[in-house]
Amino acid sequence: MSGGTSNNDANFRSQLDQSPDQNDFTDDQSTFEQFPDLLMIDEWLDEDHLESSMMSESMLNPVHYPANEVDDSGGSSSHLGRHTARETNQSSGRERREIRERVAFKTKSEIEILEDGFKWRKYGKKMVKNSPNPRNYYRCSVEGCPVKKRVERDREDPMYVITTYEGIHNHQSSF
DNA sequence: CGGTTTTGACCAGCGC
DNA sequence: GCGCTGGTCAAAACCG
Repeated sequence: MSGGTSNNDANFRSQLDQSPDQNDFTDDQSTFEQFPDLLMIDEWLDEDHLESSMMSESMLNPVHYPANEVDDSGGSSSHLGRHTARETNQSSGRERREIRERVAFKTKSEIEILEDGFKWRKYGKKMVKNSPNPRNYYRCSVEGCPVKKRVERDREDPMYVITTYEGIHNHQSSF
């Protein structure tokens, strides 16, 4: 798929525009009621705000969680891997604070490739134990962009797609 | 022809 | 100490 910015983005945006009243969904939690098709799971970051993320402004209100407070009930590990932590993780170090932002979205869509204005390159696919559906790993095609994307279908709702963005783009979108 | 997808193998942290 | 799960890399195949 070398298309990148083609028809998928239109689909994605159409969902946003489908909101009956887009008057002021910027400050109350009733956002979920206005976005039946787009639900936000959670988001947590280490420092400051993100703002420079992709569609934060037109999205919903993000929920902040301290990176260290996140715990997963159910047996899933809640760490960010070793490759990123190896550098700051010293034997005598106590807290490994990684400047990594993670945003998870739950979107109702038949397709998993939701265009957000960036070009992604798939670099892996893995089957998760708790889900019959595979998990896809994407990476921003732009060099120097540490942003990674993780896409998987909902375990019990195949019509929902969970997209998890990780990192902040260092460049402008394709638009 | 370039860039991307695909699939398997490998690696590393965590749990037991 | 071993096994498991999750995440990444790499080589080949594929498409525009």
